[in-house]
Amino acid sequence: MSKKDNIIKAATHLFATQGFEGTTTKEISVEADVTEPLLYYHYSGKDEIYTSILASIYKEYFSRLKELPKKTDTHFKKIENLCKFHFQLIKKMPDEMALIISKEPGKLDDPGNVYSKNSQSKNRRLKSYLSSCLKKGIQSGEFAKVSVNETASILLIMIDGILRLGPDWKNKLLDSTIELLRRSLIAK
Amino acid sequence: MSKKDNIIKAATHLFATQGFEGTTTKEISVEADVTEPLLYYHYSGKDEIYTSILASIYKEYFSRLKELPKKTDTHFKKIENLCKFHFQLIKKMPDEMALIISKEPGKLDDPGNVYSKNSQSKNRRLKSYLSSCLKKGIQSGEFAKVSVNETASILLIMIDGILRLGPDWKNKLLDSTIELLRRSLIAK
Amino acid sequence: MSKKDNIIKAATHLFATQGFEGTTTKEISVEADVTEPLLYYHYSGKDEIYTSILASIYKEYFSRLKELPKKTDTHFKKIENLCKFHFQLIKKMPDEMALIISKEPGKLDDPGNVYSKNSQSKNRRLKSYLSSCLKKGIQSGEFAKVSVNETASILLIMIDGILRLGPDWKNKLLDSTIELLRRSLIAK
Amino acid sequence: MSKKDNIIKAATHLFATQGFEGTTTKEISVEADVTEPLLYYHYSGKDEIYTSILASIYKEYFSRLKELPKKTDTHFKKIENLCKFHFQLIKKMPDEMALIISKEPGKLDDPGNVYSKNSQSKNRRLKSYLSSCLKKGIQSGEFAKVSVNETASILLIMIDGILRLGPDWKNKLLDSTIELLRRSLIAK
DNA sequence: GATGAATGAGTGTTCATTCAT
DNA sequence: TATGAATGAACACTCATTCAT
Repeated sequence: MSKKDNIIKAATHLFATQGFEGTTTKEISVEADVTEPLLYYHYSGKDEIYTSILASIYKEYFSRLKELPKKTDTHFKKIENLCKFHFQLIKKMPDEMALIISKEPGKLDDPGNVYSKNSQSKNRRLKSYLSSCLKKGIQSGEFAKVSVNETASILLIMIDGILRLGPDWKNKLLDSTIELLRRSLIAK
Repeated sequence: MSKKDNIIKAATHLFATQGFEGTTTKEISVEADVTEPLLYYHYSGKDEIYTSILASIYKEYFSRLKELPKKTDTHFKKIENLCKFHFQLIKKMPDEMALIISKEPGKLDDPGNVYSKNSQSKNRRLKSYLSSCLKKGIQSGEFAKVSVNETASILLIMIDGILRLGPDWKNKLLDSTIELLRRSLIAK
Repeated sequence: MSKKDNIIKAATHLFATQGFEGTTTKEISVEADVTEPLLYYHYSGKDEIYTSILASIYKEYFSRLKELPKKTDTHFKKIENLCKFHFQLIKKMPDEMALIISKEPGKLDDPGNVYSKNSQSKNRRLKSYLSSCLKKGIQSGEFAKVSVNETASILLIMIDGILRLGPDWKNKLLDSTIELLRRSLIAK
Repeated sequence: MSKKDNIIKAATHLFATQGFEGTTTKEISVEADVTEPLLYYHYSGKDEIYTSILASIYKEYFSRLKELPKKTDTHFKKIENLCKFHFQLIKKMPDEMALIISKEPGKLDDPGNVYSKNSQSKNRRLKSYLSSCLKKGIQSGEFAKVSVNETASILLIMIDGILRLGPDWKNKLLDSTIELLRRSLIAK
């Protein structure tokens, strides 16, 4: 693994566990087993390390999101897939997901608005994914007649909650979550 | 308003918006319109300002939580009340609620474990509140036969999500949330 | 002497002998016998220390310049006075005068243009002082008919040269300089 | 142009405009369009770049100085030639002359004393050139009976002043300067 | 209760320089 | 010749905190 990769791995872990302001460049360099100036050889500063990590995490996230199967038996299956998808992500890449759900650092210098653009884009895509499922499912009679916009927002909250799941629950709540959603959406 | 109150108000706001590490004692003193040494007259340091704020927020939170009506027509009504309660809280005290849902600062010196004790206590109380409702509702036939423990955890996630609601949704999602929960819990 | 005065004295000396970029804040603090952060308590940074020193030197310089006698027997006497004045200055305040004749530091952050405004003002005032003397002296027949503007510029160069005099010559060249000027200006 | 020449040209310009301490090796390499390590292939370090530039500038300067015509109609003509010479130099090689009149960098590592040896040599030569002219001119009755040593020093100051001339005056002051000197030196 | 002055320990960053190729 | 990667030492500056009053 290259030293640059070391830096990213170390920084991702520290930012995820201690936050942006709570992490020092010294800590990153020690955890990455490099000297501090090397951080500045590869990046313009701490802010750019953070934003570049965030950008690549979102790139990966969006790319995986796109690969979710588009054809499914039912519309509910698509929503189920989205939940499963996030349950998998938080098991595979907990640090990365911690950064995705983290608040924007109050003092981050982010001239390209990497944080807010990606964060908004994520919410927009998930919302449109969910809204589309709900609308079609309601039209086809598969779902009860719920208010599409509001329900999509509530489901978005649940997706967010899944990414916040502590280690105790990561492996256990998937089935129950799907069941709860099924009961609340499927037309009786 | 006393200067000590000014300090608390300023610190609460800054900690909520910028985080613990992202907020300096200088910023607190400026926003509170006092000098920095005064912070140290009233508190032993930045860590104690934070923990003392957190303690008083949780005290207030628990006290209000206790006042939720214990006798209701239905068991679902109790769950509905808990949702309403949190919708109200986040409108009335957004800074305080932001601190309640915030991650523990990585470098907080918290010998009395104010953060983790209160945070765990909150989750335990909410979980037992929800579990109790669910169990009784299932026994009485009001609720479908769901797994109590898991369902309580999912509802906990939703409560958490309510406290994270941005200003756009704070006022709008209450009814839809109740409806979604009703459909998913009430026995058909 | 207050610590703030110590800082100014030390910084003036170091900037004069080593230049702005060649002087570190550590050196200033050591020479002033204070800790480094105290520099930042009294000033916003190294740049402000420099510009504030420069501003106060120019203030002193202009104030002394104004006190030069306005009524003299001859117009040459006024030019003589200006030379004497600068010979005295460089003996009394060598560090301060070294800063006045120093080039603008290439990387000085000087949003108020303290350097260039004062430097230009100094040149303008000296030039107008000299031009006025020359013009009147020529009109009265005291001076030979020289080109006023160019001659004033050359005299300005000589004033500048006086301020650059090394310790060997500081005390010796006054009379010879006056004599040279007398021969070159007084009408035969 | 070779890369080594590029380095010298870039460094000369940057040292002249920003000073030694105010110029970084990175800036030199960027302006010279080479990589930083190449500086260290050709030179032992930043200090040697500076001293080697200075040495070659003085070599050029002394070589041109030697070529000044030794036989002239009058002794004043020789002094006039020296002035013209410096007026030409500052137009042709402003960066190089800026380095010649610059103060010795406070933190320059200069074991061969390139700076002080050349600087002193320059002053000694000019002084002896001027003293010799004055002495002979006085003996021949061409010049008034001025004190040779002091007057030579004053003329040295003026030569120095010529090299400090800003762009506004570079082209204009030659004639007036000669005239002023003529009036002050030529016996009446 | 309140503050102006002061500081030890760090913070992010840059510097001139070197190494491996 | 030439460079991408790397570093020890220093840099300007900030931090939470304390002291004297």
